[in-house]
Amino acid sequence: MKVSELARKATVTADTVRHYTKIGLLEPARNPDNGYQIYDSTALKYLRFIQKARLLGFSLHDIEKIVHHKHSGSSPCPMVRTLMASRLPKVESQIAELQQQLTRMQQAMDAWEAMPDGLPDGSSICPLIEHWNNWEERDHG
Amino acid sequence: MKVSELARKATVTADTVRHYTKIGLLEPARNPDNGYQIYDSTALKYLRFIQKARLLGFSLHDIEKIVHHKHSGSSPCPMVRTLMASRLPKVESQIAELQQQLTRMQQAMDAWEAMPDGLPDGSSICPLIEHWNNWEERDHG
DNA sequence: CTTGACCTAGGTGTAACACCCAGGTTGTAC
DNA sequence: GTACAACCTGGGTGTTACACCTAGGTCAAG
Repeated sequence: MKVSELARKATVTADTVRHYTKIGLLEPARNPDNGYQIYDSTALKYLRFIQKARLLGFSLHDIEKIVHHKHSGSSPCPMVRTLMASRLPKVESQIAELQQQLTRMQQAMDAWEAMPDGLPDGSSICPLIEHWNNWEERDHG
Repeated sequence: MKVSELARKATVTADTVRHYTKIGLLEPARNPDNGYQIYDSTALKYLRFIQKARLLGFSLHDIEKIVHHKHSGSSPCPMVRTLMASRLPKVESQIAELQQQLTRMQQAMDAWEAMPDGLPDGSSICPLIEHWNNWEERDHG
């Protein structure tokens, strides 16, 4: 298979395949006539593996390590469990951060409905933004 | 004030101040003797404005536009409302995505507890990851 | 006069691609 | 045989908001 064909089979873009190839996650053969990259069914299996791993939150860097581990002959599974365990709380805190931001945004928009558009008067940049945050202080006081 | 002093007053790093300066959000004067950047109280006000805006989800690029709008004399507020309104659903979908990922990760970890570490046998890369996703299919079936 | 703390400009690294460029290749229809 | 579309190549840039590093200049205190 050439790049685009492999990409189609995995429902990704050709650029994604090229990217994975660049960083060494895929290792296609070469057509000596024209220099084109040639992928086989193993490449497709790897590509699908990458997709699953990404859905589970692994980074491409993680995946490299996992694949490398395989090549070295030992089981990657313990590492995979460890990686997953260390990533889980990070995702949780990311969600928490975003939730807080969403709350701030919603509170701000609510408050802004009652506020007029202010013209910049030299001392102010944007009253909507500058007058925000008194509310949040209240939550703690 | 010099870079570090301004940074301390706003509880950010000196690198952050330099970054904002580089992209034009802060415009310090210069000490002609040594070329050092000199910030005044207006810079501190701007810096605090940037912090508030960032907490509300605005990107530095957004903030540039807002500040630029101010310099052009018209009220940035309508734009600010628009930007916020368009960002809100994006944050919501980001949260939704992360939530789904978290769920996948948790389900995977649960299922993995009952699974042994597999040795790579040539046909498999990592059984934990490869055997995943049957579960998710079930949700739709 | 030497620390130590600060400053400068400029470059690199981060994540995972998307997009663009210039130029070569392939297949097909005419 | 040629024109054209669709594909390929390597390599570069852009995205976000900084953090970190380098090499060298500045400045106050002891």
